[in-house]
Parts: sequence; C-alpha cells; structure tokens
Amino acid sequence: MERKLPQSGKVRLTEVAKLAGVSPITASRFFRNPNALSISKRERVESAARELGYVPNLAARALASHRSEVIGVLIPSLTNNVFADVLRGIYDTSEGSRYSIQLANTRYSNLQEERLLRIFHGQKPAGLIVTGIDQTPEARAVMRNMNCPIVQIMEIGPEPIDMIVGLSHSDAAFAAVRHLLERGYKRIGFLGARMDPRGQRRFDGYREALKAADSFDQRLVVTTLSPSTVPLGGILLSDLVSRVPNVDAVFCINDDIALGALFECQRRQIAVPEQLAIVGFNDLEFMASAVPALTSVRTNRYEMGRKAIEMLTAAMDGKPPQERVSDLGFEIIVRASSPPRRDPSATHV
Amino acid sequence: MERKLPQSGKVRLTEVAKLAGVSPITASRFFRNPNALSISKRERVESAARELGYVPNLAARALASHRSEVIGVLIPSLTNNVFADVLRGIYDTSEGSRYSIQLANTRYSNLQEERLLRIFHGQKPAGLIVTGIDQTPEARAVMRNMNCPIVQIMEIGPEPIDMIVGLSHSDAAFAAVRHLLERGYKRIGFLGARMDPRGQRRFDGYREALKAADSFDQRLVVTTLSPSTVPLGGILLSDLVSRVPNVDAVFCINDDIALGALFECQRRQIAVPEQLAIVGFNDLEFMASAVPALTSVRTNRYEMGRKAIEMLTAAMDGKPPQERVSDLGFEIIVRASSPPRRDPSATHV
DNA sequence: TCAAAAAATGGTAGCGGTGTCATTTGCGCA
DNA sequence: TGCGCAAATGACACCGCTACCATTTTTTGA
Repeated sequence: MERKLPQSGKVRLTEVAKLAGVSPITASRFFRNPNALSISKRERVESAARELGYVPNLAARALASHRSEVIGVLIPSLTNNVFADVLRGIYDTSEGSRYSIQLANTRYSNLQEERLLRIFHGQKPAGLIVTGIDQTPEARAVMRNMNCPIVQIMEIGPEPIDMIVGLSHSDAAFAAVRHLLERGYKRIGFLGARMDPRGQRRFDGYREALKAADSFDQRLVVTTLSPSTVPLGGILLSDLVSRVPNVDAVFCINDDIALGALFECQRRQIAVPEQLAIVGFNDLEFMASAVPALTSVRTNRYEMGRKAIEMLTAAMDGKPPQERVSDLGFEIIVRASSPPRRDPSATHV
Repeated sequence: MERKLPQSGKVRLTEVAKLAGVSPITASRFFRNPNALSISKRERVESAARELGYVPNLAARALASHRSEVIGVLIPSLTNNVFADVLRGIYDTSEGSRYSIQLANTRYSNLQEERLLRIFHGQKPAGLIVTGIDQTPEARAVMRNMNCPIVQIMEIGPEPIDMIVGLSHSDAAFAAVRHLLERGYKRIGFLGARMDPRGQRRFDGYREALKAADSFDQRLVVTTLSPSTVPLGGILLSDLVSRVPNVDAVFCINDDIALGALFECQRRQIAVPEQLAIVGFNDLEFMASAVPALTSVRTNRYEMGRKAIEMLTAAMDGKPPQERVSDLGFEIIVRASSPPRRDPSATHV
C-alpha cells in the first residue's frame, strides 16, 4: 500500500519472482497469460508486482520474444481533421490493450510511405495500419514480408493487402451528387483540392452521377493539387463562378473547401442556398453550425479507427478474422444548404 | 546493387561485421559514432551494411544500452486543432533525428497523465514533452525520476520542470481584451469552454484587462466545462445575449467558440461587427476566411513543436542548453470583426 | 486404485546489441 | 631510431526477458 512513488532501485522480473516465491519464468507467464498459473501463484505474483511497483522492460521483452508490442500507424497528414477522428478511435481502443501506437506521417508521399514501412519492418511490429489503397508495388512487397496483420483504413477497394475497413468514396460522392440532382439542381460544380487518388475517386463518383443524368460538363470542374484549406475553398469558388456564373450547386471534395466556399458566397452576396447549393464531404462538426447549415456526407471515422484496432488485435491474438473487409458506409446528412430547388426557371436547363 | 527488396534472412550486426572483416563491436560503433573508426573500416562497414540491407534491432540496442531512442509526447487531446499544429512541428523536426515519437493522450485528465508518465518511466525514454504547467506533484515526482530532458510546451510559467517553451496565455488574453477596449468597446463578454487551468489563465487575462478599465462585470462571463466545439460557441453566445442584450463585444477562449458565436450571430441577425465585435484565440486558418474575417491571437504552435524537439535533442546530445525558457510570444491579428467602435452612444455607458 | 493425460512449474540458453576495459596500432617528436 | 601517448580495435560479459523443453504435480477415467 505504502507506495514510494518513484521507484528508483530497479525492479526486475527476478525480484518479483523472488518475492512471490516462484521462478522467474512463472512470473513472466503471469504477465502474458495469467490463466496459465494456478490461482494461488497468480495472486502471489500479482501482489508482489504491485508491491514492488514492477514495470516490465519492453525492450527485453521484444528482444527475447522476437516481436514488439507496437502497432505502426501510417497516415498522410496530421493537420487534416479527418485523421484526428480516426486517430482518436485508434488511441482510445488501443489503450485497453497491451499494444502501443507508433504514428508516422507520410505527408501524402509514396516515397515517404515506402521509407517508413521499411523502418517499421525493422521493428517487427505486432500489427500495422496504413491509410488508403494506393500503396506502390514496392510498399506492398515490404508489407507482405512483415509477417504481421495489416489493416488498410479510410477506403475499401479491390485486393486488400490483408484486412480493410472504410467506405467507397466514389459511391459516397455519387450519392451526394444524386441528392443534388434529385432536388432539382442542374449545373452542379465540383471543387477539389489535393487531388490524390482518394480525391480522384470522389471526383469519379461526381462525374458518374452527372454523366448518368447527362449533365457532366468539364467547365464545372475546378481542382488544384494544393492541400485543402478553408481559404482555398473561397478561391476555388471564385474560379468556378467566374467561369460558369449560372452554376446552381457545388459539391466540395471536403468540408474545409465547403466552408471556404460558403464564406466566399457571403462575401460575394451569393445567396446560399437560393442561388447556390453547397454540399461537403466528411461532416465535420462545424457543418451543422454554419449559416445556412451545410449538407455533407457523414463518414464514420472514429468507428474506423476503433474497428481497425479491433480487427488487428483479434488477428494478433490469433483469432480467426470475422471479416477481412468492413464497409462502414456513409450517410448523406441533408441540411439547409441543399433544399429542393424552387426556381422553376431551372427546369429550362 | 541488386537489392532483393525484402530481406528475409535476418541480418545481424555480426553478419555485417564478418563481411566487413571487423569485429562486431567495431561495426556497432560505426552506427553510433562513425568518426571513431578509421576511414578504411568505416567504408568497409558502410558498404557491408548496405549490401546486406542491415537494419539495427532497436530492442536489442535499448536493452544493452539502457536507453531507448524514444521521445514521449503527452498531449491532452487529438481532436483539438491546436495540437495538430504542434504535433506537426514535433514530427517534422524529429524526422531527421534518430529519435522516434511516442504519442499519448491524457484527455485532459491528471490521473491519465500520471498513469502515462509511469508507463513512459518504465520505457526509459530519451526525452519527454508534456503539455502545460499544471502537472500534479506526483506527476512531477515521476518526471524528476526519469533522468531525461523534459520540455513543457504550450505555456510558460514559474518553476519549469526542466525546459519550457510557450507563451503567457494570460498576457495574450490581456492584450486581446486591451485591443477591444482601445477600440472603444465597453461591455466585453467572455465565452469560455473546457475551463481547464490554461483556459482559466486566459480568463484571468480578460478579467485583469477589464478590471484595469474598471469594466469587469460577472454577468458578461459565460463559461462551461464542456469541451470546446463550434456548436457550443453558438450556445454560449445565446446565453450571453439573453443575459446582457447590449453586450458589444465578445472575447472567445478559442477560435472554435468564436466561429460558433459568429454563426449564431448570423442566425439571430446580430450584425458583426456593427452590433457585436468578436475576437478569438489561436488564429486557426478559417479565421481569416470568415465573413467578416475574425480577429484572433496568433500563437506559434508549429514553432513550439519544432523548438521543443530542438531543445530536447540538444540536451540529449549533451549540449548545454542555450535557454531553459523560450517565450514564443503571440500577436494580435486584427481583422474586420473588431473595428474601431463607431457608435457614439457607446460612450454613454 | 492406478496409469495416462493434462496442467503447472522450472532450468537453461540465448535474443542482438553495447559498456567496460584491455590491447594493439599509428604517429609525432626528441 | 625509439619512446610515449592517443587513436583504433577487440574480448567478454551481460542487459531483462522469453522460447524451448524437461520435470513435477494434478486431474481424469477405466
């Protein structure tokens, strides 16, 4: 009970074992699989460990067991709010387990990703989480050699490396644009930034929806490779309305762009939604607060992180996977920024 | 040259040494301090390592050397944008070094913080970054026993544990409120969420500025312990204007609250800034885009992360610290939401 | 009741590096 | 040419824990 808080005299497993009156190997087993011990020893070891304030030496454990208890996580950005939610899910869920998270930032670069994978490879992680489905063949080769369970997140697609959890971004974008079409919008623009493959697939959904309605028009598409920011949303919108003044709706590749577009409309006195409907993607919290509240596509990001860790820990603990592919889906959250189009002149095309 | 990408046959230091024709210990030295070897051996080891695709086993290294090459980072939230910027600074800067980052989330809980510190303590990190200056005595005791350099970030204050980099939040808040006073605002409200100690100090700055102008009024203060969100900003603003209808400015504890307040004003047809000036804190990117653009207090968060790692690596490499306290300061970014007050009736008080 | 199987426990060796100290080599200078 | 010192190199033990296998104890079933 009396706990001399900062134990300076180092406590090794041997000390715990000695105090508990068992062999070191038995004490070791207690920490890995308590059920393998008889009740009496289990209690003795437990109380001995507590009394001495034992903290296992992870380096020694990793060296002896040939595997670390690290889950490597590769994400492309720390700034993007979208990943903050996924990370929360990852950290929250991993906290209960014995695994710790090693986070690395690829900055949307395939080369960085390869480099980081090689570093992880050397660390023999217990599991790996990577973002997206666009790894290079080299990266995939490294991963196949890792000999640990791997979960791809954010997106689902063909040929998962191992397991995968996410949603179809093209389907989601398709549904969002269908929503606008069904509400009577005719000239629906696309604002896209950071046109990485995932963004490209959202664009694909947009294009397919419009092509199906025979309304696709390249002039309505404004994209850039620059990273998404709120101010950039304003710039893209400016571009769009100067090109196509009578555009009546925009589908934005994400919520930051949508918010920037809304602000730009306010600046230019373009009435939203009367003159221009706006739809975003991700449904960040501010979308519901904006004036008017902005329609968006809800993606279950926290859940995605949680699920990824659960799939990983199940696999690491040797449990057969329930499912290799988990489609978390999406939901169109309809708000005031995309009401049914009232202006009958819109039907003139 | 021909690199069989995924080296499966494990390569140990011994193999490298053998190929290079040196003893293992010499090879070991090459990786830690190449200058200790003669040129010829250095080159031999280097090419041998490359040829075999050697990756050091970090666990073995940590076990043998009694120190890991891990920098522990404790932050209170992953969701809060503010920390994303700091983290970017941390990750960007640490990438060049041989240290890796271990991130942990305290969730604004002192108990979590203590628990996490104890875990880190067991890992013998090479360095530690903790957020804020409000650690419990127990937490401070654990840290003092860590025997590694420590940097506190976000805030400066008395009695740093080791090193510290940040700014004075009360000074920053004081300056922001002074700005409003100087522009002629009389009834300046305070919107505060998540009133943790750091938020409290911002409130202190607000209060002191108003007291100095003899204008402090408790009815103008609306706070909650709930986490900051954009929607919450709207709720707090509603509360304030229903209590004090003639409030003419608000100082918001952060930018999310400020944005929510702006949206609420739009909803209620309160003209910003004519009827109500708004000032936020942190200067997130969207503040400049909002309509009207919102005044805020710029804090150098990326720089804070960068500096923390630099101080840490310098100390870990045994260099004497240039400075133990680094005040990164702040800047009031004046925008359209807080123009000089024009309404002369305001002078009636 | 006793043998066989299962569960619990322990002994030994070694994971892949590095600290420590001893030894060898190189080099400047008298 | 030889001496002394610093630089370069090497030998050995051991970091703290776990894999592997051997041994002991308990349980089970005929």
